[in-house]
Amino acid sequence: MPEGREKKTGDVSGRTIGRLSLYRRLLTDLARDKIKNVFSHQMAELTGGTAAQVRRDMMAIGYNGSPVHGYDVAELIVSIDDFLDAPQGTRMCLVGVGNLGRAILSFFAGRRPKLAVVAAFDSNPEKTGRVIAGCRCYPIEDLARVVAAERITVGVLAVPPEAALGMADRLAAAGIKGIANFSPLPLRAPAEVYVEDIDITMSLEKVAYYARQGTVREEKLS
Amino acid sequence: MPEGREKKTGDVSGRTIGRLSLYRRLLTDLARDKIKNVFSHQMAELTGGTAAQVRRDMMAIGYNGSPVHGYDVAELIVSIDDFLDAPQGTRMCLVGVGNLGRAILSFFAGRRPKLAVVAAFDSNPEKTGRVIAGCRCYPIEDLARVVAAERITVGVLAVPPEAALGMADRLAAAGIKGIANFSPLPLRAPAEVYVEDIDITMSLEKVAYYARQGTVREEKLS
DNA sequence: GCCTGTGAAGCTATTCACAGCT
DNA sequence: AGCTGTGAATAGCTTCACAGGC
Repeated sequence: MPEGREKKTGDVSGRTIGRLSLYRRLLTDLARDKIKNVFSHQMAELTGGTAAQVRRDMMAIGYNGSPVHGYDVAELIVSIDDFLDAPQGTRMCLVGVGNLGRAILSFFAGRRPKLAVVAAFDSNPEKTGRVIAGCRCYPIEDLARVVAAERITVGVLAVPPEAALGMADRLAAAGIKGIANFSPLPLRAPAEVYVEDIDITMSLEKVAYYARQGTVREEKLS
Repeated sequence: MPEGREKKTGDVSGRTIGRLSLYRRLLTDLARDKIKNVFSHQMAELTGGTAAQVRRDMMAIGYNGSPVHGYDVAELIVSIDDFLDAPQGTRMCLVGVGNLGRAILSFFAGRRPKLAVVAAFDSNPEKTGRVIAGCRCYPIEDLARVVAAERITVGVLAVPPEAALGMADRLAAAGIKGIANFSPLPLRAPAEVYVEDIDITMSLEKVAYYARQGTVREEKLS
């Protein structure tokens, strides 16, 4: 291993990545309330985990707290930013401007500068050409061109199920590196594309199931 | 244990419940295509799992296939229905009729009779009184009354983060048994209420993270 | 041969529990 | 006394691998 520091990412579990995202939002709230330090058991309380788990997650990103003051809120936010965010930010596109797509757009509009939806695509000509929640909407035909021009690396797939597979292929072909798939069937994508399936129907059926059995306890984080 | 057959539910993992929901949709598609039988390896292929896992999940619901013909599609659908669905169906309500809420409403409108959104609630008087995607919209004040009158057991929470905790409490107080929480912070609810957190922000940040590391492989099912 | 059902093994994630620090 | 960091133990989930059946 001749030159350069090997970045020690990739050996961190997906669960931990998810929790880091959660911790960061929590810490941002704490910082807004002018809270300077926080203990693992407090973070656990607020995020619904255990203190030991919080400490393990801190280990994963190599952040060290102090036994006296716990974790420094501002420092920890920076550490998580460094770990999670691409330095230049991540540029995403939305495919499928339906209700769900619009919900995602308006949710992210201007929120987190490092994670921006910079283009949307739809097959319906009534939607293309317009600007929705601050995001230009293009026809599907322009996908490859815009993805390349805008240096987009992540696609958010919110199209009807029957269109999902085809669109995933187009995204992969356009050089996208990750897909968030909201359609209710798992995608089979080329190995170099990371796919996260967010299956809302499944989640609701799960809730319905457990709501019926009185006795079962909370299951964390979708 | 004096009388009655003890229903052997509750000992099945949440992961399995989720996959069963997925299998059922897959099987419904197969049935529509007049396919009568299916092997575990085929189901695995189509759902992105392994054959061994499919067989384990069949064990969990006590369904037995035949070594010769594999699983009978129609029978298996019935078995999964029996296992997952409440006999009288599950009546849900939506709290928060924004973009996301409407997306969920239109997605479920008339789709699955055993899982119906029968009421919606919003604090905005412009939305209340109307019928959206076939679903009557009430003011928040009517929540407890309507939940009781309509025998609603599941709440779908799609309100802005700052309102989420309060609404969760109202749902719990109204006697709801399960909550699907779409707000970007985990809920702390009374132990008898099952909570499933569906954290879209977290999912997108996860995709962004893995999209940056080229090399990491797919992680199944949110 | 090719399937299912399943005990046993293997993995991964979480929790325990304690040394070390202040 | 009360915290962090972490090896060791535990729990939970998935895969292996093979017996049994046609």
